Amino acid sequence: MSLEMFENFLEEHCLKATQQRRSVYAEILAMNEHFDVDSLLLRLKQKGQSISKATIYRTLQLLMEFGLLRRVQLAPDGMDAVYAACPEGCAIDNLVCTECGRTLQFSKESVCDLCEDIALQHGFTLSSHCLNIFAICPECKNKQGDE
Amino acid sequence: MSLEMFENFLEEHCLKATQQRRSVYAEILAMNEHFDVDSLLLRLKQKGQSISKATIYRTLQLLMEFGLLRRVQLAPDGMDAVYAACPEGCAIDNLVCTECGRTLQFSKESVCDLCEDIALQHGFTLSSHCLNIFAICPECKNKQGDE
DNA sequence: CAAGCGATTGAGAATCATTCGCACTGGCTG
DNA sequence: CAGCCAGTGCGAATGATTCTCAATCGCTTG
Repeated sequence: MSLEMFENFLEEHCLKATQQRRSVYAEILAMNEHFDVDSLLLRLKQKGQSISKATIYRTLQLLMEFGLLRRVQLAPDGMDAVYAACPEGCAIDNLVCTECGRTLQFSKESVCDLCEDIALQHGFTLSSHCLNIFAICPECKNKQGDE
Repeated sequence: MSLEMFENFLEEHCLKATQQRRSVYAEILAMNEHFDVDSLLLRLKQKGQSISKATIYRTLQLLMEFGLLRRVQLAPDGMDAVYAACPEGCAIDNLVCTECGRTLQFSKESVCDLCEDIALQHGFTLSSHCLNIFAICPECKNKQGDE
């Protein structure tokens, strides 16, 4: 999932490795966290990159087609548009605090295995999955006790 | 998760059990499937109910606050706004075909247990989860073979 | 049962993220 | 280094969702 890999993808699909595409993906790798479009744009601007919002959207679209990026739902109402780079196998698991929004990304073999099983049971061929666990983090739990 | 239960929720929160709120929730229960706002509006109109889109949004918001409804992500890019009623414990698991979009809702004890474990491991207190498995259904798999 | 009050609704305007259209630019090929 | 076409930037268009506010409803009280 390196920048180099992304450039290979581009070449394979007869797409140009432009400055903008490179810097978007490099920044996503550098952040190593989920992010939204505005914060990505801000970070790129701050680094002096010349890029427009439309191009960011177009690049994110590309990344999603390649399976290098996924949109994640970080609240039960799913109203926030947040993206995350896909680790190997494109599985993203999040543990989200429903109080403060703090999010832990994790990856667990057993989740993948379980999904594989379920897909098989229904005759489906697994491609990926996305698990969000909504819970209350220890800090917020404590605060609740105080009130 | 009956209509009655919804009315209790309303009362507890000092909210009025209006015709509109009742018919929205009744329709959601009747559909027993994931849905989008427009199709819900259409169905209500066809039944001769008088309701506006704004009120539907407001009611969906309420239902989500009560945990009776959840927004689900039925594609990796998460661009479609689709809602689903929450079964017990508010766990929604979907098996989505990435080719044709066909979706199976299921519920599995083992998924809940696994989430519980993961939350505990990080010191979190589980409230709910949402699992989407993206896979290819048997029909689409066959079609691919034909080409 | 009528009046009164605050909650709720409907209609359309406003907002916000995302996409589109189009003229301009830049990467690559020969 | 010339030229083509994909890619970009801008601003306008779109589409979903939320807001505003006057009109209405549901419920409570007299």
